[in-house]
Amino acid sequence: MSILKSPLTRKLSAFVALSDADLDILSRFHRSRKTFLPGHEMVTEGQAKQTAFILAEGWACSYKILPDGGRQIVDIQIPGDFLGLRSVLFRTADHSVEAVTRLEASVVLAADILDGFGQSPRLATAILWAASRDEAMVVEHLVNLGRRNADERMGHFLLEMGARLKLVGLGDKLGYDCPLTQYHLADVLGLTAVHVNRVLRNLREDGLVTFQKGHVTFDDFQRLKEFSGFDIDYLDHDGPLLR
Amino acid sequence: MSILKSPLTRKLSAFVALSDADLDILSRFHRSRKTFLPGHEMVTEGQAKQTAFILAEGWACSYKILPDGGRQIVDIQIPGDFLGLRSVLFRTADHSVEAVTRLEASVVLAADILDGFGQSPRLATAILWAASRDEAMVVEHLVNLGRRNADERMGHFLLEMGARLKLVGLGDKLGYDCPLTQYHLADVLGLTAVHVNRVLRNLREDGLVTFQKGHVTFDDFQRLKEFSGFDIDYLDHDGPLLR
DNA sequence: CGCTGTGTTGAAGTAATTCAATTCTAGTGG
DNA sequence: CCACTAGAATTGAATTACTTCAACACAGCG
Repeated sequence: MSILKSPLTRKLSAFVALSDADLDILSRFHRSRKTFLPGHEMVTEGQAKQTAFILAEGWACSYKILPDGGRQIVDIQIPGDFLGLRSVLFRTADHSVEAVTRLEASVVLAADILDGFGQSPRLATAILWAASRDEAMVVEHLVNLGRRNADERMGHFLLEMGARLKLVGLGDKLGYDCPLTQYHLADVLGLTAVHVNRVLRNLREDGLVTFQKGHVTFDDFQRLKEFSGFDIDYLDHDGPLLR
Repeated sequence: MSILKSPLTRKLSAFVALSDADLDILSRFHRSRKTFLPGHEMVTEGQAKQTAFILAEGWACSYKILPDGGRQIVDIQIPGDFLGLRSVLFRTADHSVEAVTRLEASVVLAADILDGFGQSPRLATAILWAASRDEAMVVEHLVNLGRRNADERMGHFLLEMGARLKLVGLGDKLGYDCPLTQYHLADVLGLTAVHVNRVLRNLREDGLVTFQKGHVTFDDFQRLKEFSGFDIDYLDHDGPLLR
């Protein structure tokens, strides 16, 4: 795939107009392409000298493990997303990342990113924007956990993934393929897998959304949005007026 | 206060060695100093053309309001913290910010930040690092909401604020002054104010921590840390090897 | 075939909320 | 100085949301 067409380029270009020189620097980020198998731990919390990745194909998840062995998934990554960006800015990773499906990702070196900043402040701004957009999603996730009940949380999460996948052409208003298990959903939403099952049944029986056999189907998109208090704005931010 | 001594400079300098030129650019961020009264809304969700601030004195909180009127506080800000940084990178603010106490803050213009990036990539890196550090705190907060019970959540939050305040010289191992009401705590921890009250009583009666009359006292610091699963590492990140 | 990971359901237990009432406290005006 | 007020803290009782434990169903795969 040409650098012009990569999901990351598309995402960053939505924010700032990147020059040919910027694109050239960006292309150097993609050192080598690697394949990972489902369940493989790509970044490990607490370990130093981690690499970052740009996800080209497949799904991954970032998570933290608690002292009692519990797990909280912080974010799901889909094609075009950065992966482990904070783990190169910090000396040791503050979270782990694991492949959900078989996936392909470009390796990004910390040095390349930092050098890139020196050569193109415009690119630095674009990456700060991308990082901020990711943070906006984490913030919405936090609100989800703090102030919504299990049914609303699930509805909100399924809608958010739908909106993100649609942006990279992997889903539409009707639904999308989703490789997450009910255990993944439990760790995302701060619930037990048993309760996730019941929640999915509730939503299905209420005619809102159906998640079965790896596919999410929006049975009543509009009503689900109202029910979950979903507002796409936080995903939709344009950047400032940088040409 | 000289720019050399400002809380923000201190924070950024911990990450990269800033040159005199960098410090000069940074000093231009502090356009004017403003005072706000408790409860004043400094940044409003959904509104365009917001300014960012650097908090010099007092406490603030960032939050989102839900359709049902509920509120989730995403982060508490103390002196030295950026405030509303994402609201200038995006065209409209994705969250609101309100003064908790009477506070003083320097106004920061979006244009100054973006121009600063062009003039000093090193400064851009430092600010990206600071933003990442804030995100690491939001992530820990998310884990707190998703996978800890009310008592552990409270313990963890009180310890985190203690650690942050100690970094800027506003508290020690014994405790700190805390202007938050039980309603604030409820909105931070995703609980009701009634339950917050019971939780504080539990922790007090267990001899772990006492929060009364605006002061937090750690009765048994070590045991509280173990009880809450608190690990300071995520606040303690050194940056990469940028000289 | 038997294994393992995933999904499903019921019943009992626990954590947190809701609603309602009461106390405490600091600030305000008479 | 006291009475009055509004915000904040406290407590009890009833209810709801979610978890836990245990059992079983189902599919893919060696």
